[in-house]
Amino acid sequence: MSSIIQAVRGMNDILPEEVSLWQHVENTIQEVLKSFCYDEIRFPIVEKTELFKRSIGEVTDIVEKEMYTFIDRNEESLTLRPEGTAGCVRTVIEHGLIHNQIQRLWYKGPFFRHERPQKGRTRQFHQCGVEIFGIPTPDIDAELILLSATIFERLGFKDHIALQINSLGSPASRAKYKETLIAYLTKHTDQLDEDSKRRLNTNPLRILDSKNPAMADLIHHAPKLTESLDDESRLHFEGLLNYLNALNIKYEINPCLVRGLDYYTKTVFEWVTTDLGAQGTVCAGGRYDGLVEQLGGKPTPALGFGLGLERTVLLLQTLHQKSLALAPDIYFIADSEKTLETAFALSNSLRKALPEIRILMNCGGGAIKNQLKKADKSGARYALILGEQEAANQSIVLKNLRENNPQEIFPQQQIIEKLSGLLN
RNA sequence: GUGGACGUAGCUCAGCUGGUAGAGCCCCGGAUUGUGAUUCCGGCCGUCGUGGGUUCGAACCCCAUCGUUCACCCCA
Repeated sequence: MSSIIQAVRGMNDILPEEVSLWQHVENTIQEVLKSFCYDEIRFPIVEKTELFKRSIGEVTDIVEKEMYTFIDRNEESLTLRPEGTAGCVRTVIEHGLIHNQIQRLWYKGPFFRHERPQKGRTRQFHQCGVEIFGIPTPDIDAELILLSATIFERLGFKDHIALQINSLGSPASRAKYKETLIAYLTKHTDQLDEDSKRRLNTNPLRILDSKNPAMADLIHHAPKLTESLDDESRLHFEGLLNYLNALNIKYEINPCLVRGLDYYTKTVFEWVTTDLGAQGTVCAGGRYDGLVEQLGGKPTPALGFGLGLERTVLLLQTLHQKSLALAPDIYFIADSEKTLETAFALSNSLRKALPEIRILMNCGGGAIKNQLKKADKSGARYALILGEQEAANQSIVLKNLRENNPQEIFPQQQIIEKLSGLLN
């Protein structure tokens, strides 16, 4: 035997047993999106590296050390998308989709970041993203949050997930606040830990988000972002909160919520859970009014969120633990090559007449006894058994595998009618 | 990138202060001449992650390496 090639680190396989949960999550999300009249958009997994540098920010960890970047055969630098917003914005600009137009869009797919894997974090991960273009008013911020709230409600997360919200203000007020914060923190450099001293230069707002309990007091007394908002941003934020109150959506204002990506303005929010360990953010997003222009489009207000599918599935697993795999309705047993031919024909007419029916044919032979064992293990409700005797007189045996009724034998012509009655 | 924990059969795991591996599940066959979740009997299954070192002798001790995992960083 030659050596086994393993999957690439952090690129996880999703096995059939888990796929049913994934499908449940994906279907639920898509139903909600459909009910809100959002349209799906699809764009490539690979983009020019420059796109991410310009949108996410040059000095972020994502761009500096987490991107899967390679040189294409024509010497061009390309990157596996580390997030969805940049590619989506590029697409809608390139195709004129937001020229004086409102768009409500969604997408899902794989994303790639070269990070150390841990619970709820893989190098290839999957996200469902929503992006909205062309609406500056806070009603749409509220709709976006309502949309996410509806998804989590339908998934049964209501008591296990909480909404945190904040406003970063305009780029100008944010820059002003940054200076105030740096001034404050510089006065207390002695209380900063190593990470925070580094972040003082790279991303000072992130220091507010520090998990180090030794710095809790310092952070608590730091000047608040919300206090230095410009009027327009403050009104926008208040407007959003009013809508959320009217919609009865519970939220917590977290003045330390800053988000990592450079492009956010005004509204930012996160749905967090304490049931998943360290990676508790299941969904996060916000407004990015400057990004479209920054990527060469006409100035267009925009907002969106990313919803982590691994984390959503993980949460569903910890809460319900159930596998949603579909068992067959019928396990079809034939005891010889000859009867198998007839069985195939019968299964074929059954599927034509009853398109929803799930029939699992026993292939690979085996004694009736073993085939029934497999039938039982498959979880099928019924076994259809076609042996030499039945084939000879054109009958077939129907055996209920889940109840202790005696098995029935009836003419093959009645098979469709018989099963359509049983499986309603 | 940093730190901790862990790598023994397909899966879950046992294996004492070093004496060259074991259980359950799964799978296969039989008890049952065409009938399945029970029962009983039998069988299959291992470079003990990999490489080196110590030792008469290593799954066990030491070093390295790879992998997994949890946390930090960062983020969905």
